[in-house]
Amino acid sequence: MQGGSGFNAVPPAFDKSRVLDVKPLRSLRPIFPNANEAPPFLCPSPSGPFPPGYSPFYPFSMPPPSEPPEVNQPEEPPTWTPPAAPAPIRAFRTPEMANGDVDQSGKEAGPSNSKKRSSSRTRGSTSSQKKEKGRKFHLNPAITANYVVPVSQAQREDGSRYVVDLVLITFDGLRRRLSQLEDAKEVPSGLARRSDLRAANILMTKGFRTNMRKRIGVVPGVEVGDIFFFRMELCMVGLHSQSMGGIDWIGGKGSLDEEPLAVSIVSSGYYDDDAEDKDILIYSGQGGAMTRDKPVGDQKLERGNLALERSMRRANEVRVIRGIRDVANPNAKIYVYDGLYVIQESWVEKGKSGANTFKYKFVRVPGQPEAFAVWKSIEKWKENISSRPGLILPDLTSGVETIAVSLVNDFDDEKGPAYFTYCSTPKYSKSFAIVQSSYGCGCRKGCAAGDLNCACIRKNSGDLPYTTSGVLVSRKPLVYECGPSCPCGPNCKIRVSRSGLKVRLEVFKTKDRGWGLRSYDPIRAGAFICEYAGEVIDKDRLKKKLQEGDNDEYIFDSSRSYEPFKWNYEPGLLGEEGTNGASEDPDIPSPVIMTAKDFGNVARFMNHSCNPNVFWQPVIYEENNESFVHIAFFAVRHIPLMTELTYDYGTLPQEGDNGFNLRKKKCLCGTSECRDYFVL
DNA sequence: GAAGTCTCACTGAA
DNA sequence: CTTCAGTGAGACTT
Repeated sequence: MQGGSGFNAVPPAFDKSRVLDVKPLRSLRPIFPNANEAPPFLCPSPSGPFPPGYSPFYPFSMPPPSEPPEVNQPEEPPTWTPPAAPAPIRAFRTPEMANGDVDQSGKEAGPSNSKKRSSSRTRGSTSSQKKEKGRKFHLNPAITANYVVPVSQAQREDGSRYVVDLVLITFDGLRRRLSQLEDAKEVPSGLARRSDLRAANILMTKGFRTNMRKRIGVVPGVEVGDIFFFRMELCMVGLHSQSMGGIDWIGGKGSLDEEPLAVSIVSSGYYDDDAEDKDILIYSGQGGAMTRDKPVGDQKLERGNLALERSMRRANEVRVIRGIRDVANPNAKIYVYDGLYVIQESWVEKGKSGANTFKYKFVRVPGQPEAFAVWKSIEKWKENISSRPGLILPDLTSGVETIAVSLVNDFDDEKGPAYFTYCSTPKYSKSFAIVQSSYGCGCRKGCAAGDLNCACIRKNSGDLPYTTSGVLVSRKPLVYECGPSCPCGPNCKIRVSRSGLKVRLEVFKTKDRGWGLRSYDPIRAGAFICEYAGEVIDKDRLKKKLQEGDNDEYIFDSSRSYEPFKWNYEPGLLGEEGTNGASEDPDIPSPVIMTAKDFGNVARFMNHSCNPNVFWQPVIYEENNESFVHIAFFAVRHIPLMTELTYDYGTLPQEGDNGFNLRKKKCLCGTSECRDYFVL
């Protein structure tokens, strides 16, 4: 969940005041999606440059996928070895990696020559076993002892963008897996379905967390505008370490001269917090609320309230996290980190129930990128799209999609991208059916997780690939969805990518990369975004096009090389043996090549990035007795609204492959792992 | 150790 | 069918 373009060292894409400050680079011709000929130094990249301390997320070295494994080779032992450490690509300053065993004091259990996983095996695990007391969740210590947490002691104390990303992605991967297991178990429902608590518990007891040192002000690696879907996520990255409490503070223990000072608050709108002005927050103190054992009472100047009072006197900066109701999932909340505030005044007020309540007026420290304010603007645009500045078209799909996609240019005069015909699904010109006679499931009432009688679930190796909330659990070589011949209804959980757009998207003019795609809605990790639609062509046709000098910049080609990356949960964290069925890398019977130059959907506007926030996943389902592979896009991490969506265009295996050099373009993604060029 | 907490997912009534 | 209040187990902190 990085801000993508929302890195704060630099104006995020949505910071319009800053955008307007930029002198128009009129020399750039409207080439899209990328202007490759701009001199590199002229590159005020839209999303970069990034803070020097930022290191990229994909930490794990994996063999390049140039040799895809045989399609059916079940007897092959797991080929993927869990990462021993955040390996070569990025060297941490502290070479020694934390061991999985963390003793009670949170210190490393010993000197770490235990870089190799196997070497930690002999270590006694008594201390960690002692700790397991009272834990509902049973880890297999024999196996988990082998797992080396890729977070060093130093990183545990003080984070960075890299570690924050790593922690959050690991957390959510684990949480999705736990959620998947819960779904399948048919728990009597009601209680205990707290995959968030369990995932956080597993990671935190292992020391897989960061920024444990509490601090006032900026938390390294967390940026204004970042979003979270669980309170535990805030704890794990050190933004706010109370799992429920709204006020977090330091000091105030024992000695009188050490005053408690607030470090952060979470505003959930539970009390009557006033949010009239975007930069002002009226926050209620804690306590006095009615509980099971206690009636409503006056709030007291103690604990968090005292810390807020002292912070006001000292005028120290307090981080503010705003809880916002998730429109997509009304019983959940999204937490937006809105940056630093100072407390300007406080007073006591009679609350609804007549009890005294403390009130604090928080004022936002100027000069920070907009975060919550953007949410407010977008609410208005969504109500009335014509109020969106720079709007060219309210719906460029002309109603083809069930949700409108707006076309906006608030950057220059260009009136829109080159002409194309919008279509929401791929066009197969001749038979590209992959699997002969396919068969669906027989579930009449929708496919239920854990039902191994469901043929579609069996095809997905026994797991329902999506959680109840519809997010993809793990990347897989191929995901099988239900098709038209399955009797399960449209609400079946295995029909995610077929059901069309879920978020409100905008095609917008970027500063130097032509047109791009972003969302008015926040997107959570693993959520489906869109599929790639275009004309499906074969390799020969592509070759011919390129030889004829066709300047087609809208090619999707699954046979390119893609940077491998780790996204799935780590089985070792669950005490599972092996790799839970292996590769994350796409593996499809024959390559899928599409051109979206003349026919296509929103996906054709997604730009390339070497550190993308979106990945593609092949999905197969049957239509008219034939099965077709579709290319579905999912979010790598939580993506704040108005952050540009990007994926990795991949590279061709060999220099000199036909058309390669022609189509090699200077990359402007601006991320620190930029490969300097990409292939159109 | 105990108490405190602006949780989260679910339930059932309106 | 949505919205709302009510419920309980829960995990982190001081």
